[in-house]
Amino acid sequence: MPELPEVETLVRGVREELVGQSFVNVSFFRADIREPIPVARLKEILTAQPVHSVTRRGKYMLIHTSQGALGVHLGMSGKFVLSEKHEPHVLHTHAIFELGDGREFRFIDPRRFGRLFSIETKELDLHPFLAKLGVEPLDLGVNLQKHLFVDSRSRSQGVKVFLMDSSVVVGVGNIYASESLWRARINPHTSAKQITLKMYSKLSQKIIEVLSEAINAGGTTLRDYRNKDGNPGYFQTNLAVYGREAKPCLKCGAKIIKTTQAARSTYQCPVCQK
DNA sequence: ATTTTCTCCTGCATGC
DNA sequence: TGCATGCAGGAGAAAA
Repeated sequence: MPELPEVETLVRGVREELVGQSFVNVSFFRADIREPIPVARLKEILTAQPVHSVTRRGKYMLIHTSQGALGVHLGMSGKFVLSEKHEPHVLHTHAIFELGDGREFRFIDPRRFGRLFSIETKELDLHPFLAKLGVEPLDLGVNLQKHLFVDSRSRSQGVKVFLMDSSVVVGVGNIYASESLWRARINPHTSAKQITLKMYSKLSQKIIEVLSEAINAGGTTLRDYRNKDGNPGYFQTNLAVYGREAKPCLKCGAKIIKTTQAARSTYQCPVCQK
């Protein structure tokens, strides 16, 4: 399940390989994944002119040309891998973006929770998928603790659910929400509006820390992806609570408990996170 | 306005 | 071994 660090790693790799390159052909093997794919428009955008930049907004990757941009969301099981043209297609390959040198980018997504869509340059931040996104936690110009504090004043829901609201802050999914709350010693069930500015300050620091560590552990090139069938896997390392139900807390030894919030699993230490 | 539930989908773990 | 069952999950939409 790709979260912000995985997408950032992907973006860096794709940027390295693609900027200045042009696609000679773009093929789609189904008309829709999650929504209908704007096939004709994407072909116009992606062929006949080079990619000039590759950016990220939340968990969306944007590949820009002078005609517009391709938007990609990996969903749950999406992969964007670099292959040689002669390599056989793996199951669930939905799109292929061919470069002139025999290599091709392939979009593979078994569960089809992902997205491929087009964006017009003039409405980059107005696109429905991007317009309502919250702040970027790793943007140095963003005062994360202040945003969290202000946005939570009228929120009675648990702080973990609040953190996962992408209209508040992007990129904090189920895994890193649990991890950052454990590091900050905050109970995920505490009402978001009851968290003080001081606690949000600590939490923000931990969010940034855990996301940065994951990015640093992720390597910087696409080769990390294609060498093992597109599966990163690195981000599963060093998880202190997520997926560790009944195992000992790494700080105090108490058994990690698993609860449910908004139909999602939450992991926490019952002793450290009161 | 806020919050929860539903929805999409396949792979994998579990249990008999 | 094989089959049925249930769960996982990002985020928009719908419902509450």
